[in-house]
Amino acid sequence: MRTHLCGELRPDQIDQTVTVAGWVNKRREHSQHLAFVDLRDHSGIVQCVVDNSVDVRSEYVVKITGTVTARPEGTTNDSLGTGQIEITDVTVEVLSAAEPPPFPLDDRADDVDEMVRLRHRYLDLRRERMQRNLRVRSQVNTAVRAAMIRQQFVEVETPMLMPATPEGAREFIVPSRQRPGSFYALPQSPQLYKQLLMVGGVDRYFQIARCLRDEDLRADRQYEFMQLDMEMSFVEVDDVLNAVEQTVLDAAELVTGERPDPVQRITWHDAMNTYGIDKPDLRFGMELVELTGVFASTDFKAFASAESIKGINAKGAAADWGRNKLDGLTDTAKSFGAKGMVWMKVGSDPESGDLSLDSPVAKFLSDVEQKALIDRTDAESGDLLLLIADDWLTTCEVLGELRNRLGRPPVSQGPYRYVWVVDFPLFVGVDDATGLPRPGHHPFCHPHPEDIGLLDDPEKMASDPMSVRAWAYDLVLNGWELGSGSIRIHDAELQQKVFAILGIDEVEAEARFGFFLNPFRYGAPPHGGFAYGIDRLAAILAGEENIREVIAFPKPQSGLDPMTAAPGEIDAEILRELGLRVLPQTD
RNA sequence: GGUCCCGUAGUGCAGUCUGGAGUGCACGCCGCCCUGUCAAGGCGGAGGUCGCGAGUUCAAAUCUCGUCGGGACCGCCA
Repeated sequence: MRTHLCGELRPDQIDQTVTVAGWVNKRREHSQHLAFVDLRDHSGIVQCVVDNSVDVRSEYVVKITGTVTARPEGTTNDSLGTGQIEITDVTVEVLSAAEPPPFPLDDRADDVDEMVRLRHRYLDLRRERMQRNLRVRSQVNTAVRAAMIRQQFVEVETPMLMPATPEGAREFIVPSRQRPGSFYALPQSPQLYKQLLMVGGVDRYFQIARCLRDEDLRADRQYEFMQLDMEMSFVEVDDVLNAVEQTVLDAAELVTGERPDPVQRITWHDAMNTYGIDKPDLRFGMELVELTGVFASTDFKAFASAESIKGINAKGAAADWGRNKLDGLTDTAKSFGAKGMVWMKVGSDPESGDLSLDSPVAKFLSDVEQKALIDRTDAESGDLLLLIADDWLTTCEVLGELRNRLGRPPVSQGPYRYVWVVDFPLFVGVDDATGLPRPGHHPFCHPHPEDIGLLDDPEKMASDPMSVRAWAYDLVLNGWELGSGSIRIHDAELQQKVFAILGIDEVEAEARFGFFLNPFRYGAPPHGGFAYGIDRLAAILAGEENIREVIAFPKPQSGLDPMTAAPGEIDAEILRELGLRVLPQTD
């Protein structure tokens, strides 16, 4: 039907007769017998010189045959790839007429209400930005799949209909027609199946898998999303990290043309201690500064009894933060669990150049303490210091939040800084209700061998369960968690020990996890794996702040599809066949 | 479940704080003119339940309450 794409025509094709097809991006009328039609397809735009008697308007679908001609002197357009040429002596065939689109299909649509775009997503997709994003996403999939295949991974599809499991994320439920009253669940991840594939001797499995979670939506979360899901047998942590690393570096290289640096590694403890968060954004500094020792014998009551005192230095930020904004920041700190926040603006004496601290609490701090504080934080005139005193974890977490708020660039703004966060704690604190440790990841995570001895120390487990590290790791990119994984427990005795600590006895373990763990009795290889979000990776590589921008048909925060109106009611007959009855709404 | 922000022609906005006739702007759309434009230009025109519902008031886009829709975040996402 066509000989060329619109955007690929160049002076090389001058004098050739070509046929292009696409949408009318713009018509500029000049007289009865002259008009310019910008014809657009996914590759770009080319100008066609037409007789104005032909009735083509915005978004008409047309086929144009004509001669590629050099543009007359002074009429070239450098902002267009095809700007040196135009198509003349054309015949125009209207393939489809079109109503005017409800919003402009160019950059101006970036400012249009997202609901309007989603309601007419098929029009939004015609835009250059969306065309580019879908192609970035396709490149990510391509690079990831190629990297896995290259490393001898086997692509296996796992079921979408699986048993409901009460653990973890809320699941989407599918009623069974053949067994009314029984239900499938859609997979929140292929976790169960991929470990059984290891028992099944597949050795190296991967899948670009659709996962579904019925949890509230966010900028980085949709009901359904794609993950690179992988699992390997006879491996240790490094093997998994290295295999995954190839996929994300390849993806970034294919999209951007540049291979990022090898992925850095940091332990969970160091990440918390230095950045105050388990998904640190390494693109900027403002690291947490240890100050507990500085105030070891302070008279300032808020600091005197604190287990941990740390601070951050927002360089040159003092002038940007007035009293009101600092009060707001203090409220933010409190909302993340701090008892309070100390701020100090660094000033200097115009005569001597000596630094001074302007703060409501400065008068409670000795000269020695103030000097040490300035010294430790590398403070200069104009800096803003924020200090938190609390238990270690709270101090870190609050400062990590403040650090991100004060210093973090947009997630999409380069460079790409991947980081592995390793040695996550096996347990995340103690459940208030039961007094038992709570699993950090899932209860099948392999404890760090150096810490397995701690599991037999009831006193340690009661007082400090977080000291047990796991062979669990996260992959982080520019402050976004891409995914996580672990080495799994394959040894029944160790599994039982972990269950015991979590307060799960044999009967309960059998009831909750039996279908999953019993196959391990037939010989499970040591194995581990990983999964990360393709949508998130594609969004960051496409320069987007929101995964909806790299998904063809995403849902807004409500989960209601503005284009198809899903979810909707269904026929009473279908409900009857499924043995379902809809109850009246209750409040 | 919670906190904060937003809702005015097809689209993007101003007007809302301080109530006074839908008072406007830009783009788009429709018609006419125009032979070198490229987010063309000129002239003319159409287009509005100010999200919806109550309340206060002589009078509500504007104030109050409720509700619906959207967004960011917290909870949640083992």
